[in-house]
Amino acid sequence: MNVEEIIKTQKKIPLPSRTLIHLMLVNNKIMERITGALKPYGVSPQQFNVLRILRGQGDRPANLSTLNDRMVSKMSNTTRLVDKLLAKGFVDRAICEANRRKVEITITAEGLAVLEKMDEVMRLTEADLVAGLSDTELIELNTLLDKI
Amino acid sequence: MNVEEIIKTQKKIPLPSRTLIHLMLVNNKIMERITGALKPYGVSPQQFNVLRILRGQGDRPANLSTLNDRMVSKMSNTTRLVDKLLAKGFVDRAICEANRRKVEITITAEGLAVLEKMDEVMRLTEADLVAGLSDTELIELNTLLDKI
DNA sequence: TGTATACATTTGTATATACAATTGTTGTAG
DNA sequence: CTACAACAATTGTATATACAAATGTATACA
Repeated sequence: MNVEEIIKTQKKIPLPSRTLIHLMLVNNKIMERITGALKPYGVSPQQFNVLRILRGQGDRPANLSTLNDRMVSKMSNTTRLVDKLLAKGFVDRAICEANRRKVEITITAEGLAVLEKMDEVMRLTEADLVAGLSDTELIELNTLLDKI
Repeated sequence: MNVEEIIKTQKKIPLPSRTLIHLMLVNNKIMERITGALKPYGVSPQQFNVLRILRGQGDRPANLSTLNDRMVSKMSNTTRLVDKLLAKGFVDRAICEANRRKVEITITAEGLAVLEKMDEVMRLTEADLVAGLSDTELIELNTLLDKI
């Protein structure tokens, strides 16, 4: 992934800018791949993220604000994101009786089943994306990212 | 930027996943900061990117497909992106007489003026984002990113 | 010349996202 | 007990983006 080649410039880019552009380009690539891998299942990366959070909850339901807290990309409208999953039958929604302001989201059996199928392609996609890096390099990359 | 803390999980995340999530989180942070820095000028990061490409063209005009080629985030609709800049008076649009299929986009004096103001805040924002990294670390980060 | 093909952009449409305002619910100070 | 603030979610609206189809222009070639 050569920065100058991708954005087709001959100019020398200052190191801070180049690094940030590089990060954005890599992110684009990651999102492209993940979006493509999930497309056959009809879910967006954000929706997949929510399904995985719900599975991680075990039998405890999650309300919208905790979902939002745990999402990789916090978005301003979790209500409508969950609407989409509801329409697909992947989640259930119920009003919390203990606190009627809250709503309880749980993953359905169908949601769990489709999630299991997605697990495998996601694992492969992720492995492929980082195939060029050794474990040591991955750790080093994480360490550097921590400083941003 | 601690991954587990931000997405509020206690689980141990496999290294490849963790690295990719980390990259996405860092990208979110970058986009947030850049969007915020540009907000007072009423332009989105994409629009800023186009303005900078146009300035880099010198007096040569750019057509839509070359703009799209050089953008950091290729998008499917450069027409409408340029529409926004046109509405703000930051660019001009003319049909290319040599090849009437093409359109020639140039940056206006007003576009150049506002871009100069944005340059400074962008430089500061970028510097601040990478303030925690030495030059050596930045180079190392670029090297690792090249492998994805 | 006429017709097919490729090219460059534009338009249409569905979906996604950001942000503000609103609704309904709960807790609390007086 | 009432008024008020805080909380959780929803709705409205504008803008952004993805993707496909359509428009207009140029090129190739029989």
